[in-house]
Amino acid sequence: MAQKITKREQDYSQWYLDVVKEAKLAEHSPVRGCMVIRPNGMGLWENMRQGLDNMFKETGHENAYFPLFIPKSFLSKEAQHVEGFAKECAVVTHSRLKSVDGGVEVDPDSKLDEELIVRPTSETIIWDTYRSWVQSYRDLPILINQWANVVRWEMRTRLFLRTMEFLWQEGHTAHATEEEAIAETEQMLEVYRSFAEDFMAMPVITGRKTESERFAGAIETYCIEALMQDGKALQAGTSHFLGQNFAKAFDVKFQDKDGEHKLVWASSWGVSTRLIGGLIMTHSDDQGLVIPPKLAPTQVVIVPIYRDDEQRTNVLEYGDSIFEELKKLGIRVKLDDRDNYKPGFKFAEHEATGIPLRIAIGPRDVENGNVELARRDTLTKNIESRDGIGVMVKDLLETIQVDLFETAKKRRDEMTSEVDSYEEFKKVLENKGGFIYAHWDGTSETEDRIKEETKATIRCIPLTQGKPGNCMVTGKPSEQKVLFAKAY
RNA sequence: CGGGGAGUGGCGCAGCCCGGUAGCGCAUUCGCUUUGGGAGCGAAGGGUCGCAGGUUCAAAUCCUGUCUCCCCGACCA
Repeated sequence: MAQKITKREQDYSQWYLDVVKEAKLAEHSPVRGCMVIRPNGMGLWENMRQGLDNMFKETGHENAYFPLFIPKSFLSKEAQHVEGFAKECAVVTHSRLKSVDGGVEVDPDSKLDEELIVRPTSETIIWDTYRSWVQSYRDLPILINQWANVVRWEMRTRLFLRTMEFLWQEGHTAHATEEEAIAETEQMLEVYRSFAEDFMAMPVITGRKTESERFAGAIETYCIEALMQDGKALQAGTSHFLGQNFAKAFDVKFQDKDGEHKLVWASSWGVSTRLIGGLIMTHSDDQGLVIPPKLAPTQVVIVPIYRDDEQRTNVLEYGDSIFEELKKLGIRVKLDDRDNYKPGFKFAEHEATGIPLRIAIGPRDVENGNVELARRDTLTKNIESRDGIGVMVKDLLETIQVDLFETAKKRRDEMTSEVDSYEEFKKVLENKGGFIYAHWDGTSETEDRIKEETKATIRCIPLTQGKPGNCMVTGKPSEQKVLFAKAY
């Protein structure tokens, strides 16, 4: 069989690109650093979006939409925020073009009085709006989410993991009290953890970011960190407690029960199409993409096999009855009745695109009342009885969902180490990679030194408290071990 | 933005050193045979060689500039 995908051990980056390409998820666009998301990729994102959106609704959030453009002056109102994003903004300076011998050029007369920034994130434009929405404690909380695209002018891009324009959701909430805003921040982190693990079957570590990794303008940044198959970490989602920073910057105050005017407390949280990259690097193999059943646009594909028209008629009739049965059970099923491809080609293609289950049916099966059931995750095949196939498939999809998580978790755990000395830390990092738990004295100096010397960063300070000890570098006291890794 | 590699039919590549007017595999179209792991044979269509200059009788090939992509750094979801 022709191997179209580079082996993972051989060249992980190339393997990743091959999987994206063979699964028809996305491709580079003519615009530098941007990508075209193909129907397969969009279908996957839409399912992720739906899963997340339901969870947001269940926790009392509503969707809204704010402008793509942010006046430059808005961005500069919160000092840390502007510092964090200033270096990577797309700026609109003019409003029209004019024709010049055959071509067009920017019309200098159309220069804007105030430049517009293409949103890199929407805190500023949203908090400027919130000012007019909030007068009384009765107007709070505001629990808003928006699905949008944002632009960050990145130097180096990678499909899904880091593109200049990406799709995401950003939640922006406003609260009367600090406790409530913190509770919201933590709740949304839990939503992300649950989505990553229960839908994406991607195990994550939840924790807090160190000061240097914190979101620009946040008091505290919480995150979920996943480990990819090559031993590098991926920040998969963040939830920020913003304190009163944006309320201060945009003068968002409310009159409380006690009659006092107070600043509003804030949170913001987001996940992006980067999750698709995480999904790929968590489950996929040398045959291509592997998608957990809950997110798969197509969960089951039926491939008919036949030699002549008579067999074709019989097999397709048989396939149709299975198709209808699965469809009635709410399973996303496709019957691949394309006549111009042979079964072997279809098998390979459906594996590359990550369809969790394949049902192959030929004349033999029609005669014996069987089907061949093949699992994408394990690449195993079994002959099963046609009777009761619906229930069996439904159960099997659930099994695959669980198995994918368990397999990924086992791999993650095997690639997770705990060390007590800096020497050991360096050795593990070099030979094995993966997550490494180690004591750290809590200073940015030590963090920077470790990063400079080893390229590993503190992914998070895990929420599950560990035992106190001494920093592996300086020997100073440490409250708990923190999570290190090289990161994407 | 620094270091390295690469841009040639839709995709993957050869040709470049040593200039002479473009080729291979896959894909596409048509025909026949095929169909339980990426089909076979025959025929056909498709490229101003990333772009812009320059050298030359002649440029995919040499020179200059420029854009883009990939890998490694710095930055980041």
